[in-house]
Formats: sequence, C-alpha cells, structure tokens
Amino acid sequence: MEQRSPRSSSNNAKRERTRARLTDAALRLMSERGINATSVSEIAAEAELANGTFYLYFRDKAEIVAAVCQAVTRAMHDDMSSTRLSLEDGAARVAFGTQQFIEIAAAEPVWGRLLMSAFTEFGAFKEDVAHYMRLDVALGIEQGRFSEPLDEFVIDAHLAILRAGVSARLAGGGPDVAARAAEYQLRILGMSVAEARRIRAANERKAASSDR
Amino acid sequence: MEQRSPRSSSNNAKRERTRARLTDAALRLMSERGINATSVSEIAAEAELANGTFYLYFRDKAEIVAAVCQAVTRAMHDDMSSTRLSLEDGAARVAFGTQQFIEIAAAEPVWGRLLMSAFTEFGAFKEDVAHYMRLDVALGIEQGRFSEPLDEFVIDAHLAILRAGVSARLAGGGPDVAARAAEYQLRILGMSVAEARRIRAANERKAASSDR
Amino acid sequence: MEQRSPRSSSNNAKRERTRARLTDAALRLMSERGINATSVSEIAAEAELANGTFYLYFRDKAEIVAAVCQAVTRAMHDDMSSTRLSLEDGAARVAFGTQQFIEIAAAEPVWGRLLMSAFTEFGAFKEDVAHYMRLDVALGIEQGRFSEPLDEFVIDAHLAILRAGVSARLAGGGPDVAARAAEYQLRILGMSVAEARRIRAANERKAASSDR
Amino acid sequence: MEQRSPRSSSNNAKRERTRARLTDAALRLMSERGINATSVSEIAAEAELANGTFYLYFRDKAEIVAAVCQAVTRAMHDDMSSTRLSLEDGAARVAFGTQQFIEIAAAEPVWGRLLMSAFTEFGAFKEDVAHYMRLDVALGIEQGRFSEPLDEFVIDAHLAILRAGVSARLAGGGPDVAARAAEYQLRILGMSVAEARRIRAANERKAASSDR
DNA sequence: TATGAATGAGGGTTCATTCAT
DNA sequence: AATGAATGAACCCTCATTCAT
Repeated sequence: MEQRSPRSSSNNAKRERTRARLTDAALRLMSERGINATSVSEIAAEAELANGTFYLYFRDKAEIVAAVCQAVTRAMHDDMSSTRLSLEDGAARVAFGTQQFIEIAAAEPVWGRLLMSAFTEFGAFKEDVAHYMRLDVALGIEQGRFSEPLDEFVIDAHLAILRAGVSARLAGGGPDVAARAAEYQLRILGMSVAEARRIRAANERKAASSDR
Repeated sequence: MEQRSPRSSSNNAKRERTRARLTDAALRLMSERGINATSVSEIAAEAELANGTFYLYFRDKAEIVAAVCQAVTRAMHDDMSSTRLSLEDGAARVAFGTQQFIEIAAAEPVWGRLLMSAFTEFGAFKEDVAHYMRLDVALGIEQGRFSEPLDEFVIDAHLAILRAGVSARLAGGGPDVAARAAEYQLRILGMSVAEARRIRAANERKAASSDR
Repeated sequence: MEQRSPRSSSNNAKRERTRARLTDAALRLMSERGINATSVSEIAAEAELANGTFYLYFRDKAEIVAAVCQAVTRAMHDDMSSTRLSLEDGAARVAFGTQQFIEIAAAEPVWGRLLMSAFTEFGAFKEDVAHYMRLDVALGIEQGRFSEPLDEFVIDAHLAILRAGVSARLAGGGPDVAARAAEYQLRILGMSVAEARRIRAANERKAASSDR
Repeated sequence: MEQRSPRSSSNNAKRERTRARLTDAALRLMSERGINATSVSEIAAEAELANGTFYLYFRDKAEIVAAVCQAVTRAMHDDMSSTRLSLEDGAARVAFGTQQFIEIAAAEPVWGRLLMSAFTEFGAFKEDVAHYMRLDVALGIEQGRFSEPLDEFVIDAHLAILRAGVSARLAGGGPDVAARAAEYQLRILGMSVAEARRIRAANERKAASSDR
C-alpha cells in the first residue's frame, strides 16, 4: 500500500496474466463447442481459477466474448500483415488477404472455429473483420481495378464469401478453397474472370514462397 | 359412432387450429429473437396455451423448429415457383430465384428473419434451400452458361450470397440488394460482368411486371 | 331409455368388456415396465381407447392398479386350486401351493412380473396373496406338522420366500427354484430337513404328473 | 496463498457440512416417503438450500441415493462389526449378524426404513448387503454347519428373510422378530430346529450383554 | 485479489386429471 | 358412453451471477 508504483505495476502484470488465462481458456472452449454452449464456470475451471474470479475481470459473459473475438482478430491480423501490405495492387491485396485469412484459420483451427461461432453467435464481431476488408477494397476501387461501388452490401457479400471459405476449409476442404474464395471475391467486385484468375495464380505463388 | 366423420373432422379442425396457433407463435417468436433463444414455454404462452399442451402437438422443441422451417420454406416456395420455372435459361433462373427469394423474405420479414436464424441455428434447413439452388445452377452449367464446376463450395458461396442478400434487405437495404445479390452469384459462376448485368436487367423487368 | 332392462344389460356387458380391455392393457404394460412406470395414457392407448375414457371406469390410477392385482391374484388362484385342495396334509399343501404358484408365475411371466411389481410398488396387494397362504399353514399347524406358531411374522417370512422364488424363477432360475422355495418354507415352519425333502420329492412327482 | 491449508480446511469443513445437510435431508425424506417419491427440490428445501445448490454436491439424484445408501450401510456396518467377527462358528455369525442388523434398523428406524426402500428401489444396494451375508454363510458351509449349497438362490432367500425381519420390526413387531428371522435363516440353511434354537438362544444372551 | 458456496430463475419434459363436445 | 384436447403442477437439471470470507 505504501509503495504504490512497483506494487501496482507487478499487480498489473499479474492482472494481465490472469486475464489472459481466462481469455485463452474461453478461446479454447468456445472454439470447440461454440460460444453459447460454453459456460462461465467451464471457462474459469479451464483457466484453473475459481468461479467468482471471472467476474473480477469481466463484467459478464458478453464482455469476455468480445475480448476473445478481438484477441483473435488481432492475432490473425498480426499473422497476416507483412506481405499483404507490401502489395501495391488493391486487387492483389484483397485476394491475398482473403487467401491468407482462410489459410491461417485452417492452420490455427482454434481461431478459425471461434470465428465461425462468432460470426453467427456474436454480431458485434463482424465489424472487426469488415474493417480491414474495407480498406483493401477501397484501395482497389481507387485504383480503378474494380467496377463495383464500395458500400455496405459489397462488404457483406465479401464477408459472406470469406466465411464460406473458412467454413469449407475447416470442414476439410482442400487448400484451393482459399484461392477460390479470393477469386470469387474479385469477380464479385467486377473483375473479369481472366484477370481474377491471373491474380489468383500470382497469389498462389506468393503464398507458396512465404513460410506460412 | 354414427357421426364419425363430422365429429372427427371438427376435431381435426380444432387440432389443426391449435397446431397452427403453436407454429404461428413459434414463427413469430423465433423470428424476433432467434430459434435457440425462444423457449417452449414462451411459445405456449404466446399461443395462449398451457405449457404441457405444446407436447400434444410436438414431440420436442426440435420438432416444432423443423415444422416451422419447413412451413416457411414451403410458403416461400409457393410464392415463387410460377415464373422461375418458365425461364429456360439456367442463368436467368438462378438470378430470378435469388432475387425473388430475397424479395419475398423482405415482403414477409417474419419469414425472412426466421430463415436467417435457421441458417445458423438449424443445420438441416440449409440443405432444403441448397437443393433448389443446385438444380438451377446445374441447368446453367449444362447449358454452358457458367464456367465454374458444380461442387460443394460453389453452392456454399451461392448460399452465402443469398444469406447476405436477405440479411441486408431485412436490415433496411433497398430493393436493388436483391438484384445485386443475383448478379454477384452469376459472376461467381464465371459469367462476364456485362452478361450478368444483362440478365439482371431482364430479371428486374420480369419482377416488375409480376405483381409479386 | 325406455327399455331399461335389455339395454342396460347389453350396456353392462359392453361396460364389462371395455373395462376388461383396460385392465388387460394395464396388466400387459405394468408387467413389462413396472406399475409406477406405466402411465394412464399409455394404458388407454394400449386399450385403443381415448385418454379420458379411462376415468369412466376407474376413479384414478390407484384403482386400476388394485383391479389388475386382484384380477391376477384371482387368475392365479383359478389356475391352482384343483390339485392343491385335494391334498390332506397341510405341509404338502403349503409346499405344493408355493411350488405351483412359482411355476404358474414362470409359465405366465406377465402375471409373474406384475406380482413382483405389485409386491414392491403396491402395498395393499400383499394381503391378497397372504390370505391363501395363511389357510394352508393353519391347516398344517392344526395337524401338528409344524412347530412354528401361526402369526404375522411367519406369514411374512413365507411371503418373502415366495417372492424370492418367483423373482429368481423369472430371472432365469431353473424349475428347481420352485421346489427349493417350498422346501425352505417347510423348514421355516419347523419341519425337519429330511421330512421337508420327502414332501418336496412327493410334490415334484405330483407336479410332473399334472399337465400344468 | 500462504494460509492455504486453514482456509481450504475451513472451506472443506463448510462443504462437508452442507453436503451432510443434504444427505441428512435426503435420508430423512427418503426414509419417510421412499426413495423414488422424494424429489430433489424437496431434499434441497428440507436442507434449507436453494434448488441448484444440490447439484454442486451431487451430479444427479442417483448419486445422492447411492451416497445415502452407502452412508447408511457403512453406519450399520460400524455399529455391528465388533462382536460378530469374534464369533468363530459360522452359524453363530450368520444368526448374530442378522439379529443385530434388524435390531439396529429398529433402533434407528430412519436407517431401517431407508433400507427397505433401497432394497426395492435401488438395486445396486442389495449387493452391498448380500456381500457380507455371503461371507458368513460361506464360513458356516466350510465348517460343515450347513447342508445347503452356497448359490444365488440361497442368498436371495436369506436376504428375503432379513428384509422381512426388518420390515416386521419397523412395523411394530417385538424384538423377538430379530431372533426369529435369524433362526429361520439357519433352518433354511439346513440346520436342525434344535440346533438353530440353541444358537438363537446363545445369541440372545450375547445381544443382551452388549450395550446396544 | 481471490475464492467457491450459494442462489434462483429458467429450460425441456411428463403425466394424472378435467371437461366441453 | 366416449372422446381427446387442454391443463398445470411437478420433475430433473443448468447456469449466469452474487456475496461472505
């Protein structure tokens, strides 16, 4: 109580660690059985914490759902960024982003499955993913690569395809699902079949050359 | 014993009416708050029936969910069929089907919202819709109108766009959402932007000329 | 309404038949799944009658249970009486009665199983069976064949052995179970092992010579 | 974190106390009205706990039934053991065990009544009691005291007599019921009336000299 | 901060019984 | 006499949340 700063800093670190234990546990469980089907007690137990401790870190169940979804979104974002942002062609970015997103979801099925759950059981989450998508699409439009306008619905359709891709991939679809999803998105944006295919092919080369 | 038929017919009528009260109540509630979030007691209460009465008409909750989804599917099907089947071009059929589906969902938002719920919370239902979709897509492919193969994923993508269309429309999107969704589907199938637009335009004319 | 007598007699016949349908149904079901586990609706359905009809014949569930138990007791009694009553030795009667009782229960497992159920789930029934038992034991005592007094407990013990015999026989025990149960009862009554065995042997001969 | 042990010990103490409240309540109620006729809510209410609390201590109703039966079995066992095992004569042991069992059941009618219920409504329990019985009977057989073989049915008959004894005693039968039940068992096993009576008499002396 | 015992509303389901027809 | 639709209390069980320690 006297030495405020050091103590509270260590406390903060501890707080952070405990919080992480909870979100990790929640991620694991919700990914496996779905968001709604995961109970607060199960989360606490998985985190090796007492039932009531949960409420020292989250106001209610909704709050941890939000936190976990955000965490996964962020983690996926971290796993992606490097190559994608180096692409100057908006269309290539859109395609590469989608393809990578799906591949990461397949490589980390815990993330992927949570996302699928979040899409259907936790509305607020959608916006998180849509954000990045919008940026890439906007870039492509600016560059005159796409004929479609940038509005709500085009993003909705994009997201829908992304979801379908993740879902199919998690359900055992081969890796070409990712590339196809990307290609479909380009077509939706108004790109010709030939051009979309070219970008897809280029991306598949890039994806193959990057380690993961 | 003599007046068998009238009696049992009146009883049947009553049974039918009560059953309808239940499915109607279920439709209303599930449409509003989602399938899982609607409890059997709520349904019974909304139907102004005692809790236990529910189980005289449905073995369990799953059964009424199935019944309601089936009823809505059937109602939508009835509202659609006539014109669509008269179209000989598979591509036109695909587009017309999607557009009409979305418009009906918008005209009967109670149906539409239930469908959205059913897509995510009642797996069996998806297949019902996918079935008709597959037929139309197959026709188009046979006619050489599409370049994409007819496989799982292409249907998944199709359904995803349909869902996005219904959802956007229910959320307040204008009527062009329906036409756009149809157009996107055609593009996904590998049709050129111009051709897809042509079919969309033709469909919009047809839709306008049919009363509903 | 005018011709009271003929009508009501035919009605009585019909009433009786319907009542029998219900008790038969109850017997079948309760025998299979136990008394408590059989519901009134199931009984009515098995009797091909409407739910509510049941209450025109029985005040409540307890009443049909009583009726069924009584009916079975009576049926068993009818199946037994002839030979047993011709035995003049009380000890032989006791043994023969028990043995036959168990054998009939094994031959008509529907009866047997109901009895087992009734013993444990329907107290009042016990007295029905005890009645006949008491008579035979009393006779033996009068004849000086047994050393034990005729009181509550000796009858309880008797019944307990009878029950154990029926139960073991229904559970797959061989036919010697019936003879052994009878022998045990004689021993309980104070008869010497040798004498009890003699009577058992004599009974087994009688049982073999009677068709059923 | 430092005072782990005291804290958790106090918690354990509380847990133990609450659990005991529940088992006690269950014992009382099940003893009065039977096992099946006692509902979880009644148990919780009798224990002055909320409904849901029950499930923090027992997975389901079956578990508390098992726990209560086990507890009573154990309590009875603890109340018995000392003298019985000191008897070297298997026959004496059999008789003494039965007599004591019945007497304890009479002295603690709550236990006794639960046992009666358990015999008929909780199958698993029967085996618990049969186990000890078998040991004693086997000993007597080994010593050549009994002429009957040690098989399923002889144990069934034994149990049946024990049950009848407990039941009669609880229903108001005098203390000689216990001794008589024991005597009957010996007779069933093939011991002569005189010898059985001798052992009974010896046991009654022992029982009188033991405090309870 | 952390615990974990306790809560109680709510979920799905069954069933003896009543009553209008 | 017969029907069978309707009732509603009761049952077992789950879970988000609170609170004394």
